[in-house]
Amino acid sequence: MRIGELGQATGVDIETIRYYEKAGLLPAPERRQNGYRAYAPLHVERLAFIRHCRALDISLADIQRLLAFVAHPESDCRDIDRLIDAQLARVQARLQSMQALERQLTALRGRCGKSHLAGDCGILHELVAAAHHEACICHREALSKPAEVEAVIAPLATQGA
Amino acid sequence: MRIGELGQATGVDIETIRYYEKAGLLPAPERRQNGYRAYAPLHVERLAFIRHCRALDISLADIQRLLAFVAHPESDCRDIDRLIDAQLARVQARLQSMQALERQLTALRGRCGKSHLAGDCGILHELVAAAHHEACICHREALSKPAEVEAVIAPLATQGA
DNA sequence: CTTGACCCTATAGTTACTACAGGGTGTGTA
DNA sequence: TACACACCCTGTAGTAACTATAGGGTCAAG
Repeated sequence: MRIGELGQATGVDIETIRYYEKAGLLPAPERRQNGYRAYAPLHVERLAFIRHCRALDISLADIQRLLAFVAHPESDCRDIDRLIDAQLARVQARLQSMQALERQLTALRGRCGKSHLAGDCGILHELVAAAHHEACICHREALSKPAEVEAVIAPLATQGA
Repeated sequence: MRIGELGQATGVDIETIRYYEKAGLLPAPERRQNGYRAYAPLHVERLAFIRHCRALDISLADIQRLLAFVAHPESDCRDIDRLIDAQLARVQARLQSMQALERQLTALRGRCGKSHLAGDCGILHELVAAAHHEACICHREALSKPAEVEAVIAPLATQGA
């Protein structure tokens, strides 16, 4: 199977496939005489594994760790548990910050009045007010809970962490 | 005010401050004889505006657009509304995909048995099963709703879109 | 032979930071 | 005066997970 066919079969972009090979997640396949990659069924399965984990927002580094567990069935299952637990905790933390964010944006959106001039815009006033150290409506609740501001900003800033 | 002082005053990393200046979001300040930046109160306010928007997960490009509205009070408020609406929609879509993800990870986590060998690990079995085109428990519901699989993968893949 | 689809490697770009290299400036202390 | 330390500067590179592009090779059909 050539790379285009693998891409078709799995819905993964060929450049992403080559990226995964370079990253060491997908074993380098045999090559044909003309230099084209020749993928075997094991590659299809491996790629499906990787995409499944990506769908769970598991980082490539963690996927690599999971693959090591697959390769070593005698290794400790608790490490896998810990990995998934950590992932679950990250997702839950992110979920909470997204929920706070939705509330804040909804509140900000509610500031739009009837005027159609930016100079009179309630949204802009709110955003500018924040710059004057006034408690804005979208963050008013959060300002009384400094930890929540951090909960919003920190995950955003460390989105890849 | 020097850059370190601005960083202290706003909680923003000095490298991030320089980044914003280079990105055109923060006006370049005057310079002292020795080349050090000399920030004015307007910079403090502008930086606060930017960080407030970042806290709302608004992209730097959109922040630039909002700043253009601030600079042109005669412009149309509806464009601001549309920007915030689009942002709200993005956050809500992301929120839904995170919720699905949490459910899936919770289900996967529940597969861990009592054995402590990776070879017997329910989590690994699930992940590997997915590679065999079997309906895994973490995605089983989603497989009956193909749109939801896309809802999980597409936002993850376009995280910066 | 030409054309278009497919393939190759290498490099660069995306987004929003963050880190590092190499060097300059200012201040306090011995 | 010399040294140490904190702070500053520009430029470049790195992070994570892709995605795009440049330049060139291969293959099959017309």
